[in-house]
Amino acid sequence: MSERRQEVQETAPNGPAELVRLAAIARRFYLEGRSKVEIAEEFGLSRFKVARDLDAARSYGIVHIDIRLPERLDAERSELLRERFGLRRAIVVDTLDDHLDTRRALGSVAARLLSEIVRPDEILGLAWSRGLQAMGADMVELPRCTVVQLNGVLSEHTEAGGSVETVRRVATLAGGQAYPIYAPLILPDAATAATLRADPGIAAAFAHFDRLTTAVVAIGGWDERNSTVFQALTPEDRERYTAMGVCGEMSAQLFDIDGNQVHSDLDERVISVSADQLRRVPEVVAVAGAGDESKARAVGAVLRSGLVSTLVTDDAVARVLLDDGSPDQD
Amino acid sequence: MSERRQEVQETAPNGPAELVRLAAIARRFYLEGRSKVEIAEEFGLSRFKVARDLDAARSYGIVHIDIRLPERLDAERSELLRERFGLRRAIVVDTLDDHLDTRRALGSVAARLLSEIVRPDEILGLAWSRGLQAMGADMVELPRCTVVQLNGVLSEHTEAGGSVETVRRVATLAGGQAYPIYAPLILPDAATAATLRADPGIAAAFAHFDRLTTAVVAIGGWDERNSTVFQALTPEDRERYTAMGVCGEMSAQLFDIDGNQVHSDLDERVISVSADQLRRVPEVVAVAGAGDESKARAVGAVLRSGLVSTLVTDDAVARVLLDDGSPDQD
DNA sequence: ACAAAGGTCGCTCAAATGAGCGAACCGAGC
DNA sequence: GCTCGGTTCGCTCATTTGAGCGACCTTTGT
Repeated sequence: MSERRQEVQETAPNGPAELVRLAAIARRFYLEGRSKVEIAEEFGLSRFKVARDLDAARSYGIVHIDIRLPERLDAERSELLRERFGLRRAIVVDTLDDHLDTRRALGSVAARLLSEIVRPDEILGLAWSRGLQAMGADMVELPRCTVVQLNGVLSEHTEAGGSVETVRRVATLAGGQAYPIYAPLILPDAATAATLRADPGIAAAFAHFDRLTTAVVAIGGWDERNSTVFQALTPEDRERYTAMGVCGEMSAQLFDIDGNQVHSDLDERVISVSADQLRRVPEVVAVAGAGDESKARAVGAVLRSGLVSTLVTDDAVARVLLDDGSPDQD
Repeated sequence: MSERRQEVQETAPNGPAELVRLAAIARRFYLEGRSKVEIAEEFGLSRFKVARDLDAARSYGIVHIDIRLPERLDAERSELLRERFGLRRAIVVDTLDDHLDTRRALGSVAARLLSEIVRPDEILGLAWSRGLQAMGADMVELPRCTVVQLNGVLSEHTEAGGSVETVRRVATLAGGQAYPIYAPLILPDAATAATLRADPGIAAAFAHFDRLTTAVVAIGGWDERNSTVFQALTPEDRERYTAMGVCGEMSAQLFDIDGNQVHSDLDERVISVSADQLRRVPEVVAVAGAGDESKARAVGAVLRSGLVSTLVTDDAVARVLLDDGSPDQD
């Protein structure tokens, strides 16, 4: 993985006087920020000797450096995920013990991520999931920008404020225009969907899909437990799509395990941004978490599509994606 | 104390993407050992930006560096003691909870210290205390050198192998000549002491006192609990010397709180190396621990005499000497 | 709109540092 | 004594890095 890494414990330990001396030198250099030349003068050594002593101190484990993020961010897995899937950014949120709050934690991080990366006058697209809903709730500031809803709503999940409310809330916060979509996500047939897309309000939202600068979407799994879309389908549809190899979903766009989009009649039956449109968005932020191993596989599948530029997920998903069984390491 | 120290948490925390980015850069630099130029190329930044990011990562506390010694050595207090008392070396042993083993721990460290600093063909002088006895027991290797006993024995403490046995053991280990002293440390009058000093065996030991290259001595307090010498005196003697300001003792040489030697009739009544002779020894290692606050004051007193070049002590003593009440800090 | 103020950026130049190398040193074996 | 690995040391030279500075970009107050 890394060509040069730090050795753990290389050679024989010295006597106590030497250890204390090395510690003093290491303190000077690493904690007090003195130069090796200064240290050499103070201790009456050559600067080369000081350099060697510092190497020794590190190889003996006297100097301990670790990179650890505040909050619950896993720096190492974030980096590994980013590299593994060729992402622009990956943010792994450590949920520690409280798996109940995973969604909330992801939402909170995603909210601050948006505050961070969205520039003024962007056109921001928001899909919907419970995680994104939490994100909307936790958003506290956003530069002035237009907020567009990316898909219709799922009637099953409109209790606690659905997609429309989130879009409105964020737009208000951003002090910009809101383009909500008052329509269901999935319709029984293509004709109904086409009719709805012609509705002025909905068309206004769709009109922005080709000019989006940042899209925030959720990744859904493909089973009863991990997918809101799956749950919204009839048993026959479920079987049919599953037979086509579907194992993950993002904004009602279906993907097989290799990240290939699975086209079907569903494409025409949903009110949603399309995968092709997403591909043209400069920044696609996917939020995915709070699921089991199957959900993690769905995330991997969608990531392989190359549509996602930034991923926000939890450590459980990251662990599975990285084939990393250990609960903690370094 | 230190002009440049690391700030703890300087400016405002950034968003999660920035934090993860900083962590990735910090990992590259601090853990993978890449140069800032390399990192800059990889991330498409200028090397100056990388340097600033690394500074930011440190000030945000993302990079955590600590200097920590293996075993039970307190690097920070060792250093502080060394500076405070102008010593060549100071070694503070962390006794943690088990105060019972303090003496043994000090002895063990002192033993390894001697193995480390004694060069072949040195003339090594050993005083006596329970700590030095533990040192003798823990000594495992020593270059070939002559071992000289520095003072007579205290009859009260000859149970578990007195000074003589320690000297013999160390000399055997070093494969060198042993010069033990078969005499009491304190005698009733100067005449008896003088007679004893004329004894051929004792004189042979004394003859080496001016050619010692390393002396290992113990520091004793000045009350019933902390001093073997004090205990060996008559109540009248105790009072008399106490009235003279004595508050610490090293090899039966008495010192007041400022490190001035307190001369008295005791000087002539002891069979021991003198303070003046010790002053001419290039390396004087003092071992002192396992006492209360009064013992710590004694150690400070003796250190102020300037006779000691290397101190081995425990964290309790170090804490008192440094006016450092906190049980742990950084 | 404009200017002042504060922040960030990348440059120059000098200092700090690393890689590699031969000299000196050490201990072991003859 | 002597030579033979093996180790440590400090050197040269090229690279890396830091300090300070002016250019530029935002933001804020007028």
